Amino acid sequence: MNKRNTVQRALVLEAVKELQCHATADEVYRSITKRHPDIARATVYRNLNLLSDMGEIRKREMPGSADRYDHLCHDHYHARCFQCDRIFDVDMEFMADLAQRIKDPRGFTFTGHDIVFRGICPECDPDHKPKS
Amino acid sequence: MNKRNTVQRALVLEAVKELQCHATADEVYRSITKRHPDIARATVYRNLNLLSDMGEIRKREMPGSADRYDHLCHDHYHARCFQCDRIFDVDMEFMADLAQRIKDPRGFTFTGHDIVFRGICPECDPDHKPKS
DNA sequence: GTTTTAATTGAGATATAATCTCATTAGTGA
DNA sequence: TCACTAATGAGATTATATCTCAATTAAAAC
Repeated sequence: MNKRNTVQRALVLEAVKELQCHATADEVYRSITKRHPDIARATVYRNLNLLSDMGEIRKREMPGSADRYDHLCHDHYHARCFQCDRIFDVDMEFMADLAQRIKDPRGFTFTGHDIVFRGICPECDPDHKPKS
Repeated sequence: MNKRNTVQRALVLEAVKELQCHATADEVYRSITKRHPDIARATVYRNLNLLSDMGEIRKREMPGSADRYDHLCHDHYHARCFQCDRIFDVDMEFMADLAQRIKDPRGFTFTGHDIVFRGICPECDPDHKPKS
């Protein structure tokens, strides 16, 4: 079960870091195939999961949207634009102790939480006035 | 575009209310087909979305899992057991003003948020000691 | 009650996201 | 250089959800 360093895994990691903004598996795949058309979709998915398990990147499962892969691994929150479906980082303190505010945990053991804000990003918002 | 009351829509609404605990579309479908084997899957999906739009039920999109349909329409938070994949209501005050804590919204207009706790439910937890 | 109408349905095709199978390829330790 | 087996590529498969379209049917009009 020793892991091997493969060209493909390096390409996937590189792509996630390069794309930065919470790329989907499909975006990573399309980005890689520009230069390396022979990589298989399954290989991209496999390595995204592997790199995620290894802690090199972080998988962010999104409500109502495809999984994203984040080059930033620390805990933080996200916002999704309902127009363009892009994911944005949210500038808010992480509430590590949030589960402790649950009044009656009923025997549930909590291991974490996700917060996803819904809204519309400035680029998609017709009412958005940029600061002048 | 006037809505009609159909037998099928009534069955879907009834099933969501009966199943209660955040049923998936598939669970609703399977529940209905026990007594009405002729209903189509597409009809179930269509009516779940319709009833959701009408405010009769509420669609809860889950990170990494199928959409759930909730007979409780008020804002509240959920927890997902990573073992059995069931969704539980969480007994915590709803933070309607949470988006206001975002330090730099960068022109984003927020319309809401979802919090989903991760963890293991007492039924799946081998370490769980029920209160004696 | 009958006719008209268009909203809704059923059946199956399609779309999307992700995983699995398996023969082949290629890292890596010996 | 060789042997071992992890990893890959290609495509099938699974899961979730939506779409198409002819047939049905709820409900308004007569």
